[in-house]
Amino acid sequence: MDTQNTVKAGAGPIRRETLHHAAVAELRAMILAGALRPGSRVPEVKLCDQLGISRTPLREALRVLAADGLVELRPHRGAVVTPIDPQEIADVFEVLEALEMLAGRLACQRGTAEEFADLDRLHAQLVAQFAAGDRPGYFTTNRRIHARIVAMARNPSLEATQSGFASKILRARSLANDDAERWRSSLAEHEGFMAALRRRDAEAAGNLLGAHSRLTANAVLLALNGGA
Amino acid sequence: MDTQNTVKAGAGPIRRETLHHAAVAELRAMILAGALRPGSRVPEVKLCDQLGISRTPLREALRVLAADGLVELRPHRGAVVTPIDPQEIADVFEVLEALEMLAGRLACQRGTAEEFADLDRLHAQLVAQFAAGDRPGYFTTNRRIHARIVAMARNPSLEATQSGFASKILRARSLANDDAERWRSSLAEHEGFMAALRRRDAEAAGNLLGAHSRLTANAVLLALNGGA
DNA sequence: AATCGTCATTTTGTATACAATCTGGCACAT
DNA sequence: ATGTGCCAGATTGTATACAAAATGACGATT
Repeated sequence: MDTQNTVKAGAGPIRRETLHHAAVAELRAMILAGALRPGSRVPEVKLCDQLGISRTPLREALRVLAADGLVELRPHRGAVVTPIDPQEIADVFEVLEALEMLAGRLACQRGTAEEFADLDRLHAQLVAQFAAGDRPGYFTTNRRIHARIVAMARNPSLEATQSGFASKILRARSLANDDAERWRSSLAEHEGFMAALRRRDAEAAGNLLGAHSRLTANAVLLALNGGA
Repeated sequence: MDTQNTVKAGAGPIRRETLHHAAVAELRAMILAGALRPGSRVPEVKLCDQLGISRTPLREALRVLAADGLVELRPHRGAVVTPIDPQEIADVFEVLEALEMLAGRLACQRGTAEEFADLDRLHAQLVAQFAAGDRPGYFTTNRRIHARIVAMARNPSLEATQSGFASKILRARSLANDDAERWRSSLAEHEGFMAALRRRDAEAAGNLLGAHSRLTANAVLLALNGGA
């Protein structure tokens, strides 16, 4: 489930990327952005000249995405973008809740002062975006905050897993937008776990992050089931 | 991180397996069994005629395993079986602890009576194997018990994630054998969470399973660092 | 009229051929 | 003697060609 493809720029950014690697990134972005809609077929040749590559690297990319669960491969019947199954989203949220709890606890114990300061800066930005009614900005910052907290846990396995799950959920959220009430609650929850993080209260931070995840799940699933 | 490749036999076992699919299973088994040792290179052509397939399906299989983290692909430099990094194992255990806690809680809430009975049967087998001093049998049954508990949680995402993590740990355990003392403790911990499971005590079962995971981690990491 | 069987088309699965890159050793200069 | 530059061999990355399977339509049969 390795999702992190960015290498820490040591000295020279030699840009040694293979085609299938780039294809994975491209296709993942297309799927997450909704350019390839859930349930839609993924014809190989069409995508090949669209991406300007041959079938071999594209197919290798599809296998990787299939391992990630973003596409499904039916033998001899082609690949389809994995449909969004509300039950699966619920399952993912259930696991994510546990992961966020863990991340919150560990972040308190292992985060550096600079990271906490950075987090505060991001949170301030989040508050500003809420005040400005900037929904897309809010969501982006929101994602970055959670990613940052997970990074502070100093656990690459946790980070990779959380990232993969967040991706799956992102697809669902793109079609199920929260209402204003949920938005307000979300910000309040952020205020809550930020307070716990600031005082390095590992237990509280973990619990609040878990609760935030669960409440988000409720809202998303409600929109998903209600909207359909 | 989909690890489950077995389809529930509906009516006809049509055995529609593609080569790369079979190659993934084969290679994964070889890696977990230690036939391909950690850190060793994975020459494509050699494995090709060893498995009797061409390079294309083998390469596709390697990408999938790379996504799972079992092999690492260096561009133009070939693939290597991911070396066992004690820090990574520690990280994986850290996440696994949270997953096992979740699984234990959910299993209590969602497992059927037959499943609990089955679990009891497996546990009895485990006790017998301990008494008989059958280490390999004990480990196999141990794995099956944990897999069964996770299955009882009725959460495919959790199941797949736990399975992937368990695989990584399995590789480490194959070279770091527990001592007799740890073996005894392990059985005692099993008795503990089994008791909690029998009375459907979700909180206790989760906590005990988590603790079991943490104690196992300590032992494995000790053997890993001490043995090296 | 409806259903089943058959076939052409299309798409996928696999194999092989070609191009690009890396590895290791050797000659040469310092 | 040591380090540098270059070259041959080997290995991987990509593209294309061929084989196998599924889809959909058409016609035959009941």
